Amino acid sequence: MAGWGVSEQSWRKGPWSPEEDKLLTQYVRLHGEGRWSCVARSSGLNRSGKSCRLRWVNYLRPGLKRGHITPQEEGFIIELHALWGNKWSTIARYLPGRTDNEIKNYWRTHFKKRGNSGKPCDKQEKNKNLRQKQQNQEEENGSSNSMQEDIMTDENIFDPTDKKQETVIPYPTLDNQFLPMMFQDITPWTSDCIAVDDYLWEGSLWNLDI
DNA sequence: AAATACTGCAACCGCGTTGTA
DNA sequence: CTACAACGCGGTTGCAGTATT
Repeated sequence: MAGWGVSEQSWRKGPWSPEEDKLLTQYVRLHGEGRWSCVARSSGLNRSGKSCRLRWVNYLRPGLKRGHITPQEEGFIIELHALWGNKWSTIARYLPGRTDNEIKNYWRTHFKKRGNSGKPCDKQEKNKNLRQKQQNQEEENGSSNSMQEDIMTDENIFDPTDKKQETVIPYPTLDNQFLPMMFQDITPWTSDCIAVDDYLWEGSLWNLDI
């Protein structure tokens, strides 16, 4: 499968220029989303349909939040990831204004490094502590055994992508009422996920916080 | 001040799914 | 029913900016 007409033409790749953004935005405003291969051909952009769609969805689409993930959103991400795993697009549906790509990146950079404590793992802080310990050990003429233990502990940080550890769920589950609380915060959603989906995609929530 | 390591994010790639002729 | 194109998703990569040594 060639996919999106990628094979027959050498499309432009790399970062989008403001001019390209403008062209794409104008085209989508005029013709609407979808038919991305047509967008690629008709808009004057020398970009693949795939690339156009990605740029629109992740960057140009109206209603996108640009900025830091709030603690509340972080809570959502944790909880929803515990529910669905790496279903980033599904998770993104429950975070208005956030894209799957954004959530995915956020997860990888912030949570992948977390230990079982569920607290952020500051690598540099850890290294500092490790060095401090090492110094203390050396000063106290301690054996290398405990040091080795520290290092082992360091490497045992939970990694959701590590299949060997996939049975370990370091996050709060639905049982502890975390998720219902968060849902209440945002909107009186029903427990019916399909209904929620519909509600979101009707555009109702895209207008929040804008 | 320079070199190196780390972080965050935008964008690409490959593959599975869906729609249509 | 089949083949093909369009689409969407998750994983991965590349790079610029920042922090640390």
